[in-house]
Amino acid sequence: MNTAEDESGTVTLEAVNSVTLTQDTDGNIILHCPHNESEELGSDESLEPVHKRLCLSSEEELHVSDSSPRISVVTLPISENDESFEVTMTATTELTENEMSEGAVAQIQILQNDESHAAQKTEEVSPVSQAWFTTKEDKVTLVKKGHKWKQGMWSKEEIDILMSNIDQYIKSRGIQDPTEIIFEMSKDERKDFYRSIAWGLNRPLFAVYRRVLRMYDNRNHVGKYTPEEIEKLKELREKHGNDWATIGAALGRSASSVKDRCRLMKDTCNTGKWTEEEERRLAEVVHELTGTEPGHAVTQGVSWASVAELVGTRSEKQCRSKWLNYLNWKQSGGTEWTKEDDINLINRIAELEVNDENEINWDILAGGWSSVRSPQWLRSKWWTIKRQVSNHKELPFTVLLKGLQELAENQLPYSKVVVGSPRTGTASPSSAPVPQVQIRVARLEESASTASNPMGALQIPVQIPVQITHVSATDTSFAANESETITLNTGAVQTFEILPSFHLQPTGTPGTYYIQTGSNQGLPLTVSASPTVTLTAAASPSSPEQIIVHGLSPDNLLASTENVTMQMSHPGVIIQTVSSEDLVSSAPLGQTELGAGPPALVGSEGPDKEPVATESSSTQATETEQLQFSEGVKCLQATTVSETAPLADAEAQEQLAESFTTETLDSSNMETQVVEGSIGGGTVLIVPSPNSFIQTRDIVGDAVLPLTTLTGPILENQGESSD
DNA sequence: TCCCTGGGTAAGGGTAATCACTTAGT
DNA sequence: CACTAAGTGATTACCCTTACCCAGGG
Repeated sequence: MNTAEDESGTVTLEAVNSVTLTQDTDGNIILHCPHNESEELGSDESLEPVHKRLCLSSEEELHVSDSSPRISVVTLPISENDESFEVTMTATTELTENEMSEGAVAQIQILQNDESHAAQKTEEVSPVSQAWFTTKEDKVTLVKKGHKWKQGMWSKEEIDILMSNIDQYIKSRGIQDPTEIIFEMSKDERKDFYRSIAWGLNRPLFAVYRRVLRMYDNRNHVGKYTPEEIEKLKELREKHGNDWATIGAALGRSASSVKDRCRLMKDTCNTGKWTEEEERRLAEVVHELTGTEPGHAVTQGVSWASVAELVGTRSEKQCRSKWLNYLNWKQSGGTEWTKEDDINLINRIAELEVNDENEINWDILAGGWSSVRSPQWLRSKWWTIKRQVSNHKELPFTVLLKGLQELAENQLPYSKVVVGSPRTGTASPSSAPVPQVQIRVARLEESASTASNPMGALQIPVQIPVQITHVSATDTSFAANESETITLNTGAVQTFEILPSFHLQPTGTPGTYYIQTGSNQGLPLTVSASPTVTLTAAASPSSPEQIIVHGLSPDNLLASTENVTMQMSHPGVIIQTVSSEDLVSSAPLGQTELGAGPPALVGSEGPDKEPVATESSSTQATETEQLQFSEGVKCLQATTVSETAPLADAEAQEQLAESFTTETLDSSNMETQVVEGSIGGGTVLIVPSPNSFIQTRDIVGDAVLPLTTLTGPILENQGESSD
């Protein structure tokens, strides 16, 4: 990305390899820009990529929305080592899929702010996120002024923004650990902290505050209480009453944790199945306290603490659960839930035409539906349906819903399916006249992969565990601790995206990470639909660790073993196909695992939480985790080459190819540039690069390399090379 | 003294995940 | 009858909002 700076302090993009626009539930448009050419970002090194204001400067050319007058954006660097940055902008109107479709051209101008947090003081800052407002009056005032804010569970996008803001804040102040600010600093010292990190979040400051405390409190997320802890908790409760802070401190738990646990403890509480007498008493009490008649459905306005008090043998949680999930429905004469209701639910939700699950009014949806036990129960029913799509967490709500609808219409079982969202951006590395840059936002062709997909338009992303192995230029052996091997799976008819924004999770094995595929964002690394596969990297993250691969339509993977041609602009990538049989024979996994991937990949749970995947993949990562491919899936193994390789391209290619094949794959028959051979049945492509990332402008004709199908095992080679 | 700001606590409704048990199918 | 998978109820750790409180400063 090239920029220039004029005397007004305006930094203007000259060219952008690509961007990806995504939209969160609040209509905020997230624009992801690769920033792997930061050295070209203006002539002044001091031009930090922080908090630039991005303005979409031409409505007509932008095609974002006819009614979109102006969209302001602030960029946030993802991290110090991450040269990409994230741009968040709030649009007054929503970007539709069509508007993001191929051909849409945005003109974007980046205005640099001198002060990193100056943007926070601009008019774009939501008064909601800058107000503590604990009183009703505060809220009423804001509502009257037409403000709305987000409630309920935090989305992944929100958490990302929050983390990014915190990261930005601590870096700007030279602080290593945010807990220093949160738990050690005085109010005065952390004066602007919460307001700063709340920027871009349409949440009350207090909500941000609570969220941050929870996230960074290592006494939170401790897990299940042991019987010993329960005993100690009882003692402490007797001693300290409701002083939750003291009890929590004594127990090594957060105050809210011990408070919540105490709510579940009641000496008089029964567990297990409810007796008829208990059920009868619960119904009586509920109707008595709500002033309703028996047989009348009650789902709101119940004080469960009071109910529990009167029921006597059950906690408030038990009472609530029993009532909302069963008794309310039973005593009001409800009917059984059927498979048709499942489909009905999906369709009804779709009819609401909401963009976010949080917008669903479950009360209305449940109204008059005899088989629905309560709005809360209906929501849990939706959740049950939803999570049968293994990658539901990664998918935009609308995509998930559409997928479920189609499956329902086709009467396909929606269990164990993966729903995909094909969307990526194709860069136009144009040299638009200063001070503006043209960014072409394109959609991936749904291509032949859709046609042969029995799930119709459903695209199926594949989450791919990646092992990264560094290779030094002078030592081309594949020593484990300095090698990176990126293992991808692909087929002849396949679409891939390399995503600039991602979550990288260490697996526990040094140099080995998981990379999460996103659902609707990406850089245009595409594999076209034909027996010839063309990987075209229009842009890429700045380092191998940032590569995210998003595979679509694994059905096609299953069938394809034809030769493929790789067109890689990444001169430092070794690409090798791997026969799937070898992979799946050791770790056969179904589609569910493929789509879902390791749980830890689905969003960050907070800095105090270890990724779940770490445990299962520690030392076995190279032999187990990277085997998560469905049967018949052919794999690509891409190995990035160290930046220090000072070799001329042709020489380096040859040299690396030879060493690769000799030492790792026990193969030969390599050629310069076109490295092709039967290495234990496989083929290796090696293209040396001085950089560890793919650059669009590096794409040249002679970088097109044929790649034949591997039939032999590579697995043991991989294991050897990375162990 | 009053009011505002920033921060904090407790109560309680709620969510999401998992465990435990039951039921249906083979 | 045994086994297994799916379904369902119960449980619980954690999340979030609401209401109220308090200290410090202007």
